[in-house]
Amino acid sequence: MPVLEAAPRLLDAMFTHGGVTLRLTEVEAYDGADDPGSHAHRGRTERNKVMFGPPGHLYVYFTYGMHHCCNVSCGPEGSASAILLRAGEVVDGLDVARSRRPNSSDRDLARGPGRLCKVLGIDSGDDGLDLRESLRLGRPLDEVSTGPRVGLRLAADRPWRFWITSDPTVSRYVSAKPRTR
DNA sequence: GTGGGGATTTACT
DNA sequence: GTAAATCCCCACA
Repeated sequence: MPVLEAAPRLLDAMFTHGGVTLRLTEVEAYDGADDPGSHAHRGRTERNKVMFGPPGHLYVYFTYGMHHCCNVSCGPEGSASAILLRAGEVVDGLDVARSRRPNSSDRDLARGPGRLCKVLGIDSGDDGLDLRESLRLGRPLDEVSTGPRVGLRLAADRPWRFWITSDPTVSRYVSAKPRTR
């Protein structure tokens, strides 16, 4: 399935990892074939090799010296496309989730890509994980919004961010912070 | 071997 | 609003 079709299908999907279940509310599509914003744009490397592999696997990367972000690889093998999981609502394993982010309100537990990985207990060791057992798609939604991607320097204007309209757990970093130059 | 930058979060003023 | 935290990866020499 092409990444731009698959991304909205992940909304409202159930993702279980590390004893916590999340209902996904916000994702972003990355298409390495012709996408300057993707890690895969400059070809296959040791870090992004999972994106070049078969669909349905977890691509985990470490950034800013302290955060992990996770993606679902997508499309036919070799296409290097992936979908970043940006936010979700904790629907099971709330006690575990709270213990991983002690000073957070329930609503903010997985509100952002770094936070999402934290509450699920995802780190580099989960890179390449097969998601067959842990990701359950829901029915296609009507209430889906799209808009520009967040936090990228390049090609941030492509409307490849998808979220569930009006959902309170969607991250509010809508207006990208201007980068100093 | 080295250097610049990053798909972010948090705290502080 | 702005700044600091913090380290791995990749490109280049």
